[in-house]
Amino acid sequence: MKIKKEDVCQYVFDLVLCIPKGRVTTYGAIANHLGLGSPRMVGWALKQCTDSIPAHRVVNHKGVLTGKAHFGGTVMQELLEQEGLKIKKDQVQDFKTHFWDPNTAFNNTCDTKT
DNA sequence: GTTTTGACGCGAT
DNA sequence: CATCGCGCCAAAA
Repeated sequence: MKIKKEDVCQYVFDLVLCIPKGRVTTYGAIANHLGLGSPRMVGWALKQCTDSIPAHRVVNHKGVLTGKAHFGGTVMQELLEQEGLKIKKDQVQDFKTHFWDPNTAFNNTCDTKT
């Protein structure tokens, strides 16, 4: 089963929507889970996100709000604070503690490599 | 049709 | 700890 790239964006959206409140994940985790092979595809898909997509929960491996610029300023940080998280200079505090791994959450639902 | 950039991540030095 | 390079796919110019 090969996932269409157009569907992949939907997978990303669904995945992001499945992120528990107060939890954050990384582009690499999403890319790895969906088998995109490249974190760039995650951003590519995310760039199509709408107001219904809590993309603010998606950060890089450092917990830095990489895409906050596309949220329209500091909105992303505000949202994360609303989630109960703490942001310090565009970086999630205790990011590792609040890190949400899709592979662990879904228990490897989509395994591309046999 | 070709080239460059793009919400990037991660490893290595 | 900081900096650099690599890989990866797709869209837009």
